[in-house]
Amino acid sequence: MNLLEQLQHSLLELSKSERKVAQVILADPQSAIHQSIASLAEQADVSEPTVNRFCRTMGAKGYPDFKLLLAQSLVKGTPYVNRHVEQNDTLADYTAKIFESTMAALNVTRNHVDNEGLQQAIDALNQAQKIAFFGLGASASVAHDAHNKFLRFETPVQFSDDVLMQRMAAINAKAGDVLIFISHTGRTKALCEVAALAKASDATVIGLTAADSPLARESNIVLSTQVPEDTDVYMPMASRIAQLVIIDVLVTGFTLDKGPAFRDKLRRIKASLRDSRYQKTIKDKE
Amino acid sequence: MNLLEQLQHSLLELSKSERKVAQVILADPQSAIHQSIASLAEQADVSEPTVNRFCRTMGAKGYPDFKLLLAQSLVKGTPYVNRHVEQNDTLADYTAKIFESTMAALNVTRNHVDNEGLQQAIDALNQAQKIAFFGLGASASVAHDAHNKFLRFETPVQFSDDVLMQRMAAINAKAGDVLIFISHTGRTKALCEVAALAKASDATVIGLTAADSPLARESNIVLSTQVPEDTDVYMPMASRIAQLVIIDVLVTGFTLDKGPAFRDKLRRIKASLRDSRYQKTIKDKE
DNA sequence: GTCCATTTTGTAATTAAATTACATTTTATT
DNA sequence: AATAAAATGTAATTTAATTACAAAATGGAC
Repeated sequence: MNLLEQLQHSLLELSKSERKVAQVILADPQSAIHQSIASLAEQADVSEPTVNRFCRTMGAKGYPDFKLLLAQSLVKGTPYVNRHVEQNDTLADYTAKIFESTMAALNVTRNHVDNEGLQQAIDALNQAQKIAFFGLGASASVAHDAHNKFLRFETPVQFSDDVLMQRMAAINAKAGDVLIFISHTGRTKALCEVAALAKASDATVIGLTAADSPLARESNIVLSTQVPEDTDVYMPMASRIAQLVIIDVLVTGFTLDKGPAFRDKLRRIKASLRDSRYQKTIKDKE
Repeated sequence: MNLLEQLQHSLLELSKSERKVAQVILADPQSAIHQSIASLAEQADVSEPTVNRFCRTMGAKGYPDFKLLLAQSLVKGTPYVNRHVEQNDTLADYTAKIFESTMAALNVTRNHVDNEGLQQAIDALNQAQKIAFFGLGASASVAHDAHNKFLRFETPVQFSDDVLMQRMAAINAKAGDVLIFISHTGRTKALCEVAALAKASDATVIGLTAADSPLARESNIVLSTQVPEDTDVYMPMASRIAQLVIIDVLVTGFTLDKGPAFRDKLRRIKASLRDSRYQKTIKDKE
């Protein structure tokens, strides 16, 4: 847990003087890390050893050590650990928790990405005759997003959130086609069955899913997202965000491999959309 | 710049003894922050004042201050600057850049969320007779995702990425209905027109879009994502991730306002999906 | 090479900071 | 109200960091 949260949390359990110290630190943590034990003691109106004892209570070896811990927890934008929303949270509370959990999930995923798998996936996509993205339920929108992204390229791309359509596509797939199956758990029976059909058709099956899951076992290439499962009913799935970012990586790799000439083409596509938009006016800038 | 990078970078410019200090720190920064100036001096085989001078060279006020800076730069996963992908990036390079840019976008959004607007939106959703999510192009998948999320509740919910369908729905909307329009730029003509129709029908129009955009002006409530526009062709839009997280916040607020009884209902919905999945076996755990 | 100026480094003294040991006060309990 | 336990503070001690200054080392200029 973050030291500041820990401080906040243990306010009630501390003795009167130690609480004073905690409050002074919480009021302005940034300045606390540049103060000496003497000045902090004075500010909190307690003695120096009290501050020292307080530091030990909080799990530090002493005052300097405590300052180090505090400094680390103050690094701006540190994605905190996964935090659960609770019934009595205010709007500001759960907003912060959701954003931070999502950032934490991305951070974890980044630290665990399988570069080799990604490279294989990008290579496969680049050589693909046809690309398809399949997902069901919550993962359908991820597949949908992926489909949108790949529409900008020449390779035919398909998306479906309908099991029957997916089955047909899987059966008709050929070697050289790449089918990407998206599932958080990797345990959705219907999707696993489609993946098995696709594999039998000699297409390349990429699973954007949990490692060691049934779907992963049907896949030629597995891209796993490593996000801790959400047992929390309130907390929306951060894993799909991680999946979306993985797809961003795939698109980017795909584009880069096409070389600089391709870049101009993308520019033209972007430009062609201009007419469908209202242009920015000076008034808007205000 | 990160202090460690700065250290690495200034290795050549340092004097012989100071370089020794830098090398010792770089070799094991984690342990350096727990050492005294004396032990560090001994390890680097230099005198204590040399270490002190080194700290000042690196921009710190003294040794303890340097340790604080070092500790902060060692915090794992300090991302958060928008970084652009370049043609010659390796897979690892652009993967890191994409993840970090996305986290940066979330961080910015978190720091700028309009709590009041969110609260209004949640209140409106809770009192809604009907909820609809509309988006076009890349924003369609965001609307799709939102639709999936809200399907778990009793309030009728609709999604469309088709302009004609959207128009019909907008014209038929009534006071008490909430229509959420999603657009990164807020300048897509077709969507703005639909929003105008919806507004004319007395429905509550929520714009999940850029502030001060045409769409924002058609909206009763604006939830803006504040993500710097991506001028980069390679970089996929981080803004839609921010939008997704905003939707997570809306869902969470919506759920919390329903109270604890509702929570159990969600549990039952979750449980009802179990049969569609392969259950975890001991073998999987390995 | 050698002289001098400059920079770098180290030694020892000084100052500042943190910690410890112990005394005093406060608090809770009977 | 008496006593034990806990909390806090005072003063002494120890440890750490810094400063002042002296000694090497380095680099030109001749």
